[in-house]
Amino acid sequence: MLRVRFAPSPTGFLHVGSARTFIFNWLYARHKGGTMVLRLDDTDVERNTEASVNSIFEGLRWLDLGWDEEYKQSERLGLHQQIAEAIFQKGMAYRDFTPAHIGDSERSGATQTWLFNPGMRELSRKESDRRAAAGEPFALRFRVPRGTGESVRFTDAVYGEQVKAADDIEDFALLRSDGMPTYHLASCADDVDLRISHIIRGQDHLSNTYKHVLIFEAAGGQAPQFAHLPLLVAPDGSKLSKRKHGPVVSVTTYRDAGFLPASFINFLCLLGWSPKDDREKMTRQELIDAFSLEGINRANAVVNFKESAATPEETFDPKAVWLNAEHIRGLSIEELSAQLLPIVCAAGFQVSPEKMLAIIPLIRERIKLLRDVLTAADFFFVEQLPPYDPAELIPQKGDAAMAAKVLTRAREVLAHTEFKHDPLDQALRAAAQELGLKAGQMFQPIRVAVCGRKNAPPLFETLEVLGRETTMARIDQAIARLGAAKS
RNA sequence: GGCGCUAUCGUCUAGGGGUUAGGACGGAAGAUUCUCAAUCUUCAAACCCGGGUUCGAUUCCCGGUAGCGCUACCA
Repeated sequence: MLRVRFAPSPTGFLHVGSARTFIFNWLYARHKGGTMVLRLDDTDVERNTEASVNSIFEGLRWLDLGWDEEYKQSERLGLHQQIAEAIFQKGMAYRDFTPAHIGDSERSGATQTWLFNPGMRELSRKESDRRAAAGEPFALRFRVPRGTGESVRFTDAVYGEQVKAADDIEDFALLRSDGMPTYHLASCADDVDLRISHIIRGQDHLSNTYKHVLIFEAAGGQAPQFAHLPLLVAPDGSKLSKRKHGPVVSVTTYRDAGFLPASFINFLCLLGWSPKDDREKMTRQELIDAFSLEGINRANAVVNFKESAATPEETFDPKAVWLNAEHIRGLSIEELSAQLLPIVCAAGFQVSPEKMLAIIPLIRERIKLLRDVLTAADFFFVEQLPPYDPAELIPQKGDAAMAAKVLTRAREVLAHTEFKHDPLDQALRAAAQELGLKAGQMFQPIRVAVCGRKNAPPLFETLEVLGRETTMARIDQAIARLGAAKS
């Protein structure tokens, strides 16, 4: 039975790199019909925060992929200690009474490799027991084989055969002096206990894996299969951090900016993984079907965001934005409405679901992020148009007089035209001809009068949704503005 | 410093001993159109460097360089 896990440590918000790790694990589980385990690796009491736990769940919930089992490491400390004890009893670990952190100062700036604290490895069992019984605090360290020429090896599904001389591995801690397990111990102990079959995680753990293999062997278990993922990095190649790069690295930022979970997932999948058949836009099911460890790349991938960009659209990786637009276009009117309505309401506008349904075909091709609905369809939502420059009303190669003439004529025509696409089209084109104007010269003033700007959805559809009353009122206002501007 | 991983257009990537090195985003130009989009067409744009192996390397090997990771009683 295939079992994978996503094991975040709640020391910060859920960032895009973690989200991708979660997604790859999930995809692999679903592809293989396995089990997805969510495990909070919260053994670092000092740095864990409730806010972080919430942020992680918030992000994962938005992704909407779900998981099958859920655990918390802090509730499994007994198991960790039990395994540590077993390793100690086998003589594969020893007590290190060196006070915490003093080794650090000795080592700081040191150009030498630290492997273990002097004197501790060789302490006799008797002496060790005596000092422990006396209440002297100690950390439990793994006794890495030394001078035996041994090497530790494992096969990584992405990086291939990995070998490292045991002599190059330091005696890492299993238990802290306060009795809490370290990440290495807790993680491996739980992986064994939860019968995790595949560990898919960031490449920053590739070097740690040798230690983990040692623990798995010492604990009498078989090491799972490993698959390390290339890291997601910032445009300058540095690793993503909130402090350095701001909110663009947080999953909730994508949600709040109007990304669809499906496109966000799609985007992340394309970073460090490829279906190898040139597909870009993929649905959740297509991703499940296509996903494989073989498709994972080895080089770090840049998330091409722009810090301090003017608009959200410019902030995010252009490909993420494009994919989002692509997914939006793939939604039905009803599906899109369900996404858009809450955003419009939250912005303080009142729109009936029926009207929303009518508006969506006009803006679906024009929005890239869900929130764009607020700028793309604003004039549908308000009673009163915000002020605009009357000069905008003036058509190409025209003047204020022409604008006034167009609007006045439009008013007359629209007064007795049915507000449907075809009749509007015919009536307005006929009017343009009468006035000796090009269609564009006729439509532009009307568009601005009705939308408040030049760039907007197609005119006839827009008028149809707006209705005669609103249209007439706005044309009247435009005429008034023109008059005011002239004098 | 030690150990390790990586290296194809600006970015994400495909490919692989002989290719016009493919696709996508973004950029540029054009078509279409009532504006803006969408769509379509076209263009510019890459194998880190040096050795070796080979008839032939971007591809395989070695070295260099650069980037990244690990080197904590963080994860």
